[in-house]
Amino acid sequence: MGGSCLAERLSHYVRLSGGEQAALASLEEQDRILRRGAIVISENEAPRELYIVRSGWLHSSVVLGNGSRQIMRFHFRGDIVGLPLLAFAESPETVTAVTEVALCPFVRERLADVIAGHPRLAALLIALAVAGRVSLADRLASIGRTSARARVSSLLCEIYGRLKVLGLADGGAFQLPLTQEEIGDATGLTAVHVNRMMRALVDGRIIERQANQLRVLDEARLCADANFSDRAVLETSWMPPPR
Amino acid sequence: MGGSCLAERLSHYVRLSGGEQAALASLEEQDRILRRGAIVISENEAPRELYIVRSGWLHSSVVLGNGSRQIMRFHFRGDIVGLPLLAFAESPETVTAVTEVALCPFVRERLADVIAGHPRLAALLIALAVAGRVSLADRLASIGRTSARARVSSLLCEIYGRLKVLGLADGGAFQLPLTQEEIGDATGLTAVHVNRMMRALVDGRIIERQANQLRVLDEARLCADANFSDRAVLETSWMPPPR
DNA sequence: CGCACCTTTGAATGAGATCAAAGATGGTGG
DNA sequence: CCACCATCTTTGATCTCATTCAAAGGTGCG
Repeated sequence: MGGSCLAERLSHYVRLSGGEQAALASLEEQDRILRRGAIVISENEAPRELYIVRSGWLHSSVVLGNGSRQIMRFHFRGDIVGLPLLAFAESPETVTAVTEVALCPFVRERLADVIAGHPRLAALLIALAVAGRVSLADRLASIGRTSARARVSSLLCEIYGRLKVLGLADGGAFQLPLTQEEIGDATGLTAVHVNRMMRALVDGRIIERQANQLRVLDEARLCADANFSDRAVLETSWMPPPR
Repeated sequence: MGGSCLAERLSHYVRLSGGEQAALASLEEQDRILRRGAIVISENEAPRELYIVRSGWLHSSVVLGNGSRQIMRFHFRGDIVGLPLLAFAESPETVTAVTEVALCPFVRERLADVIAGHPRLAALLIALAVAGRVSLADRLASIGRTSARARVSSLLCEIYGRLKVLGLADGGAFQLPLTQEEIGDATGLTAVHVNRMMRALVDGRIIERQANQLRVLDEARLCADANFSDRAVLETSWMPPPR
């Protein structure tokens, strides 16, 4: 745990060299704790830093002219937050702490050093960015072309799958620190309708709830309803050799 | 034009070195023509190559279990198609030629060489991948949280903006080789409702149509309705020096 | 010329939004 | 430790935007 969260994440895909581990560790020299609700990056402002998530939940969202909000993605341990800073001067999205979080801030130039010194890490970053794009595409298909129930199922599947990989979902149960309003903003639904869909899932014996604890009873059905595809495995065979 | 389309694209953001230009040119040594409707990459199959678009329109889409289709993105000259191949063995999406297209195929390992030899190009690829993610996020917000009319406006804005940069939109007019069904699949609407929304835009004197030609009469209003943000400029100041 | 595909329009239907109000929950300060 | 207040969840009733179903024009290609 003293090690780098990002290295931990990437170790799922490749065996990192010593030099690579050192380079990644240099991104997590600092540490910052923020409380629930804190805004990490504001839409349309120029952030100074990117962050690696050490613990807690965050989300990135956009607020539209009509006042409604779309949550793009939730971020967990090992995720990089603020990637748009690598392509745009001003952040297109707001990043908010959903729970208390621990973040490791670093500046872009530090990432440039890593890329220049370690081509395989550059390739891994490209793969991560591409995977993020694919994940958003899955969400897009869900919101664009499926029923309210399937959208909620899909979100739960995605979160459950990601938490499982992180070892944060024990026997189908995990903490879901989201309000129904937040789930609605992520799925393009109203909080009221999210409530009805969650109830339907509970009544259908597909999930169980108590407080913020959620338990998946019938994973197969949940995933099938949601049209869910697992994308946990990253392809690394094409990447340049480690340095 | 004999040069690399990708280099042409990247030249909008940075001044490429000779070595970088040569590396990029190596990705476009071959050339392939496909006719309208041809499938370039199939969902759930393992493609052998990525492609750089030289001319024509394509789209990437997903077909869901209920038979409906979601179009994720349209691809124009200079776009890289098949990027998911860098993260996944099997393609999560189908890529289809919307018009006759000319594509330059290349294998992933060739890209690995480019990354290893040219860190700034690696950084640019990361930025492009991130920009693609942001663009999908914009679409997601549009579909998740805005009216049918705003969704259509948003798509037209995005296409118009991208074609303008490519010099393919002359005085507000451009070819739009899409059926209303395709526009519906991109915006999460039915073809019938797309028709009504397009009609409303025409009646409102915001656009004009004849055959496949579309002319934007009131760009300001179109963009405002759509909540559109232009993201043409890429941030490059942080990137490692060219090699 | 004829067929396939696309566009256009109308009418009926329905999924999800909106409005409203009653419980539940939890954090805070007295 | 409890009371209070803010926030969140739950449920019902009604409304609306987009879908669905149906059918009549267009258009272009073989």
